[in-house]
Amino acid sequence: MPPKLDRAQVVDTALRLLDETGLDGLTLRRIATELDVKAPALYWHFANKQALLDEMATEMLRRMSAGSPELPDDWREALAGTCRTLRDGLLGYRDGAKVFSGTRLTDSGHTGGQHALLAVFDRAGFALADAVLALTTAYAFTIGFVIEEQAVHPVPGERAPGYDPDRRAAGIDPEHALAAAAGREIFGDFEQRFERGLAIVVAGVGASLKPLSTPSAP
Amino acid sequence: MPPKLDRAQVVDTALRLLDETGLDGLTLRRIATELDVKAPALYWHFANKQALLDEMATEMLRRMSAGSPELPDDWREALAGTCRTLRDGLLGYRDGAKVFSGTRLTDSGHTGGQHALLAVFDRAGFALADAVLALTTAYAFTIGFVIEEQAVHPVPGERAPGYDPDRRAAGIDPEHALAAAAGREIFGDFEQRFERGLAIVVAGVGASLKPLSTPSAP
DNA sequence: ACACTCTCCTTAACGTTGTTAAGTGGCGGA
DNA sequence: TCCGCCACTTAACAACGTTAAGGAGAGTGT
Repeated sequence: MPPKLDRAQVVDTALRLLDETGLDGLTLRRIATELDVKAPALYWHFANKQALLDEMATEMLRRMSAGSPELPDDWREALAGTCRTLRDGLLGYRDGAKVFSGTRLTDSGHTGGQHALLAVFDRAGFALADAVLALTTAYAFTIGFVIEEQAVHPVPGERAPGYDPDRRAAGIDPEHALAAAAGREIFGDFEQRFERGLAIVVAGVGASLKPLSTPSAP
Repeated sequence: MPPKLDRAQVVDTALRLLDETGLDGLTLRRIATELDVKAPALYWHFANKQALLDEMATEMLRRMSAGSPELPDDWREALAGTCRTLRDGLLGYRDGAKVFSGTRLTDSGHTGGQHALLAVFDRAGFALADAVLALTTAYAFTIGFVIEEQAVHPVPGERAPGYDPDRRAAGIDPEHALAAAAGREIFGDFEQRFERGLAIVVAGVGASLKPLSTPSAP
């Protein structure tokens, strides 16, 4: 008799359930039930829940690099595009950023994408250390941004309770008027704020990390 | 008879225990035992565990702004200094960044610090929207950075298992040599990488957000 | 044809967790 | 003196991750 389960299937339905239940509500028993199986069966395929979460994060990353377009030659576009893909990928799952930041990647498949991006920087004349710095800085920004974004919008479109900008502004000491006004900016259009923040990071890389040699003109 | 407990005391020992046990090991029963009390007693002071965690995050922030120096007039120094304070504050507690990013701040005390920083930008001639953008971008970078940092160094000085750079490099497809070499950069000196990443963000703000009018020279 | 083994799942159970319900002792005010 | 409120305890619940033991089914060797 063919096995009912395999790792990929478990990861797949776990990711589907994640959207419905959120990370807190994602229990082994629910996943098992969804797969028409009892909870301990999962332990045949995964050492423990953390291993499943790790695999989920890895799978998220795999799907991102699968769905992302080819890298352009321009390092600015390549870096920005990679971060956009990362953000979109994380937003694609409820609590995506939390799942991602809480896990160690199990698989080395993602190093391919890393390599390709670093190669773009290399061709643009960056030293490896500078390229890595640029990449990790942009990643840190993206992850930090999406974590905050998903705290406000647990499920895209909806708004978490307690994050109503007006109500928040009302509770602020009037002496801190700037902070009150800032609130509306902060909880406003995440799309635009991400794009502008990304532009800042990219501009910063361009301004403070000089390529070793100018790349040859096309 | 004076009450044994008050909210501040609970938060205080919870933060102390956090360093010993980590976020996963921080249970209400342990906190209660440490306070010489039974677990349900905590429910007199907090609606639930999340409320306690929220208060812990708020207290972390309060201590940061208490221990931080006055803001300089130079917006670059002010922004960088604030981010350094934030990072140091988060690193001061085990899983500090996770606690912080998983909570909603309960109190409006932190808006004071926000206001002060925004005022520096205002005096430097930034529009409010640009100041907020600069601030949130730098914050997102800092939070994202520290989350990654604390994943590698759960407790300062020690190194989490599975993050040995050499072992990691060994498992990488040799076709992705750049990614392998990058690993050593990534898991290397966080202090320096944070400083350089911060410089990138600050430079980016300077490069892409022009003040409305040049501030008067001293 | 039989026994053996390996794979993959079930049943049962354990200890722990957050949380709730009900009860209890001490203190201040009427 | 009695009432009532505060602040805590005792007891218990459902749910969780996880482990131990066992069992059905397929394949293999003899």
